[in-house]
Amino acid sequence: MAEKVTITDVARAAGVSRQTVSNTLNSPEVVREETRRHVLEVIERLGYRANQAARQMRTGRSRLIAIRIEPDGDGISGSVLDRFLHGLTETAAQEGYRILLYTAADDRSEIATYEDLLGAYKPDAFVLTATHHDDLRTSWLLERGLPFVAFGRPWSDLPDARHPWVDVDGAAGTEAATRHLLAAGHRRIGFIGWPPGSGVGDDRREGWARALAASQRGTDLTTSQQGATLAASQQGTDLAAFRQGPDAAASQQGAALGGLQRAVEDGIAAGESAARDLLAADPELTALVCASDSLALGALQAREPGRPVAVIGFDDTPAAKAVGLTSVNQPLAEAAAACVELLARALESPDAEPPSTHVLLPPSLIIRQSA
Amino acid sequence: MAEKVTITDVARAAGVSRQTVSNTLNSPEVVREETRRHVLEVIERLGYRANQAARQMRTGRSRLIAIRIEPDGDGISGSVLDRFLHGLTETAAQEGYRILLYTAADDRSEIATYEDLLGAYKPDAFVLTATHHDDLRTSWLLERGLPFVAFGRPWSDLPDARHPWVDVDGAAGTEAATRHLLAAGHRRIGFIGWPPGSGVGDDRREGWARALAASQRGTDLTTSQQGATLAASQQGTDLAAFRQGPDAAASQQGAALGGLQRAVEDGIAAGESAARDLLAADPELTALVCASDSLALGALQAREPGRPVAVIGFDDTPAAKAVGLTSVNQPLAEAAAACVELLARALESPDAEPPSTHVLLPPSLIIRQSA
DNA sequence: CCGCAAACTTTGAACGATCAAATCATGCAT
DNA sequence: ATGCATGATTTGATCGTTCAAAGTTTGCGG
Repeated sequence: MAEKVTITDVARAAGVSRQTVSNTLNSPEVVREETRRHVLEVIERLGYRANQAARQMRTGRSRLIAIRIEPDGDGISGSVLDRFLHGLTETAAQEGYRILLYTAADDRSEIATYEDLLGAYKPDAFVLTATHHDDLRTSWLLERGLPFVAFGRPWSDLPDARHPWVDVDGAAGTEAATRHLLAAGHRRIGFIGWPPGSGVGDDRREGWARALAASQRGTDLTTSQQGATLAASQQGTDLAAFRQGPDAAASQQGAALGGLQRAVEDGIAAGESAARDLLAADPELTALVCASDSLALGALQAREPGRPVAVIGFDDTPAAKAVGLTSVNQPLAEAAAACVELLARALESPDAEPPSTHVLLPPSLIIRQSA
Repeated sequence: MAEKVTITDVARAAGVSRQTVSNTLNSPEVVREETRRHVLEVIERLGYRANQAARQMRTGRSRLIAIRIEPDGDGISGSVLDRFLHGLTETAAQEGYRILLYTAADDRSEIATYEDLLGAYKPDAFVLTATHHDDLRTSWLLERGLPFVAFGRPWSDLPDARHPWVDVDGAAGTEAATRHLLAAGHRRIGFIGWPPGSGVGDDRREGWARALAASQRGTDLTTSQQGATLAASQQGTDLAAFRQGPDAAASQQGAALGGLQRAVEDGIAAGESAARDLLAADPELTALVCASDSLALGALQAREPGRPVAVIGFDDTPAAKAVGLTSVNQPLAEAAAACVELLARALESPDAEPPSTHVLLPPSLIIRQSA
């Protein structure tokens, strides 16, 4: 029935000892070429697979990566996690890791789950999503020296947030979106985002403000495009770079254009009323950049027959595809691959800190009918 | 750092033996009340958690349930799996199981993955999704006597498909949708579905045909509503019941109404052209029931200004919510819970076949603006 | 042809839990 | 008091793998 082949079976069949079989798999260089080939052949023939539980017991490593799956709130952006998860599972498998799921309602219960998991399944690492200011989870994991990668920058101002992370450059996305609208001739472009304080939201707003500020300064539109294709970055210093540089000025100019933006909770209804509000307040407004597809879908519905308004969303969700909404697409498969790579590297050599543990990926603008 | 508390530590601290600690957790009834309480207290104090790897080695059970996560094809209906997965993770955790993910491109490679997983992590059970005719996976698993549950009926005609499954009554969903339209006064109601041969698609078409046939026979609309609230069913005989009963007749009448339906591959564009086609062919058509939200979203776009057409989709995806599409909602959390329950039951007593291993859940109609 | 290093292989021990069987108490009838 | 069933707890053995150390073969200069 459940044919179980142990390392001893292979050893016997191959006429060698257990350890030699183990070595052919784990340290091929110490086994003579001829023996190695023979053992591999027997392994293949018997269909042997190393029992992970026994291996874990001896080595302490489970080859398991744990990640939380969220209760889909809005639902629209749920597919983002979905795609990320798929990429993660696939890349992890290639590196010999499997993905273990868990749920948690909030940071506190997530930490409780960490304790559970570490006691029982002992995952080698965690992947954190939806990081936010003052994230309890990162500090808890850091304190204990547990390996993890965050998908999302540490938005905390504290420079102690020295952990590996992978993120998508949201500002570059909204900046590209805004440039696209500017290039199409739009001059008054509004922004619908979330209340200040959420790192992701502020980041996306900044891209819009930056593009507008640049256009008002008469900056050449093509050269500073480089910001959108910025890829990997070094150490923790880049965090500072994010908060200064041209962005500071851009933010101020953006603030001057405060009448052009609204901050609301995420959701279609909220997006619709915010859009209506903006359109009524500024008759010359012809385009809207939104911090999410939910907001953008709302904005689409706020349009009135006589007045065409270009709308761009964020996340390139299936809903965007469905209604022809132009949207900023996150390279989720690449982000997942980067997460796995960072983890795998950290797990191979737990001693030496890898040189670059931060990856910032450029999003791309998917142009459809809405803009 | 990584504080590891073993059963021996607990035993020493509590002044009892390893086995007594083990018994306290696994067979509380053989331990004296007083001892039990004391041991539990020490366990709590030390934060002891049984090492799953060690336990698995002795018992052969991993308390892991494996499920495949799919490459989101269309993307629209991806959220269905997402919600199911969330429910599964949550319910499984309550029963002491964790969810392990894997990917596979097709049945064949999925079976290869089974072999990998069974060799290494030895999951206690599998959950199959997207079952189809002549599913290689179910026969492979059945042959080996491996525990699994399918989310989706075995659509194969072969009666050997005697395994536990959980499904949502798609026909009841489209029937309810059609009845809703009939009740709203619609008389000529079309259907856009997938090419015959896919179990799910045929099932959904049948519900529509059934409702139309019933209305033409003048059947009382309220009494036979019971079909939509049918819940659990017994043994394997219900499969036969599905294929006979009033459905056979309904299918024939539906075929007579062939002009009212179109069969296309899933997708928004396909849905749009199919809808255009139907609307042009039958000027009296005022409503459309679709086999998926993708098709329905296409149908929505096919509407022309002067001619209102009610549209109902299937799956209640975020996209449907976004555009106000009335849609049939699958109780995914319940389905996931049912899967876990069936598995848990089967795993507790591997010997005796449980009485009822089939669960058919009724969907519900979420009414929005589109119909 | 010996000796000795290098290359390769084998032999116990251990990881942490549970199973099975042995040991130790306890109560009760003889 | 003795024997004996019953209940509570303890003691070895074991799952399959890898680590560490010991053992064996091979090759080659002296």
